[in-house]
Amino acid sequence: MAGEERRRQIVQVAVSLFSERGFRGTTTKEIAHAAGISEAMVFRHFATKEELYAAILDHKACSSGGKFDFCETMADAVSRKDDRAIFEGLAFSALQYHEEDPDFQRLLLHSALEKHQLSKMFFDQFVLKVYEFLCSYIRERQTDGAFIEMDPAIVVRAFIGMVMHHSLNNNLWDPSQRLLKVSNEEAANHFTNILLNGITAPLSKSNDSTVVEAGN
Amino acid sequence: MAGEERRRQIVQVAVSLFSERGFRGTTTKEIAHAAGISEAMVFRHFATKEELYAAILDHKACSSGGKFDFCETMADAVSRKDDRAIFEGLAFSALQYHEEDPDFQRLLLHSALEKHQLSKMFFDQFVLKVYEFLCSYIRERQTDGAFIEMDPAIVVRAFIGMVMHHSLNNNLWDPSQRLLKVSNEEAANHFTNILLNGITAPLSKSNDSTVVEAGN
DNA sequence: GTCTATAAATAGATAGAC
DNA sequence: GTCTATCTATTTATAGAC
Repeated sequence: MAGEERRRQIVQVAVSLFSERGFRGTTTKEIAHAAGISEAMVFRHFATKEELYAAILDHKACSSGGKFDFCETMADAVSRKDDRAIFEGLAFSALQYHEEDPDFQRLLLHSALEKHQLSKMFFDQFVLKVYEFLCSYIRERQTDGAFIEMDPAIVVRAFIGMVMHHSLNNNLWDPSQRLLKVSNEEAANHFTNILLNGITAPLSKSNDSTVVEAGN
Repeated sequence: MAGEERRRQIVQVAVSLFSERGFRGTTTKEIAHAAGISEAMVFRHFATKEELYAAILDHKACSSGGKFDFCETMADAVSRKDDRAIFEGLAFSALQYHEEDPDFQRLLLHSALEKHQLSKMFFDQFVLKVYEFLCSYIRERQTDGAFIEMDPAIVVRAFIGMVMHHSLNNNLWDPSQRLLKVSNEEAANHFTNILLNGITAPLSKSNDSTVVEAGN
């Protein structure tokens, strides 16, 4: 196998194993075996285990950095002030992303617990931006009188909390979904209902009957 | 030091280290050093490292099983149908508990990622009961016409999500609280406002103006 | 109950042949 | 580019003296 190709293969295998068992919990021998090569080959491509982890960082940073460019995706909904489209869209794409790539969330958790860089990078490059984006939008809608007065950050915390915790349940705590089994569409819809009902100002609420209905 | 006392000390030290660095990430040498004894002493009290982990399970199961007997604590609020007291009380005590014992949440996460028993035990003995308790209460209030019709489990998922995700942020993702800094009282209050506003039926909502206010 | 010394297994990492 | 063999440090675990 060619150098670059093998390199990518090793990274891919390592992502899968690190996400499953953590950085410390995964041995270079296991990685080599899973890739169908000898340990020496792993160290030919990556001088140290840490360097392999760094390569994963790059790999994940690139792939997720691109996918998560929600600011543009949401630009239209923002200009229309379509609250529902924004929150439901955000929730749905987050749930969908984590369902399609469960490794990423696990990798992130391991990284946060082990105090590696990945979680900090993700936080700075992504979470921070989501908060800024949503907070600024919420502030705007509060000025409009559409949302009640409340620290926008806590509204974002509440909403992201519903979404991420649901994702974490599906992925980590309750993979067999004993507690709750809903499609991502339904979940995004219901979380958005609860949030918008919860923060929409009484006056404008009566104008928008679709928000009050639980949906489905 | 006496046998039992030393044993408890080792467990305590191990909890702290396992929660910080995970089971695989913590060596028996580190545990011994942190306890101010030799490694041989650790293995005198616990035949294997796994056995030490099992002792932690017992220790944590006992201590948290007692503290988390919310069903009784909440019995009064339930009989009064005091929605706010129930949700705000639950949120506050969860936030408070995790703030006072951050090790537990980290230990639980490590355990879930490493697929050890602790997380499953916690899930079965505690999470499941909270869901049953809250779902049955929500169903009752829906029958009363106080709450809108919606799968109770998703309401619980949403609320627990706000609370646990906030706790996780304080504990793991954003310990310096760059994104949001609020007291546990405020957080519990705001999350409850959002939830109750979000699920309270339109008719009874106008009766309860305190819910609409963002509070402080 | 506590220690030092050490065994046995495994980890990360390298050397050198092909 | 790939392997086998090997080195070194570390980890879990034990033996035996005090």
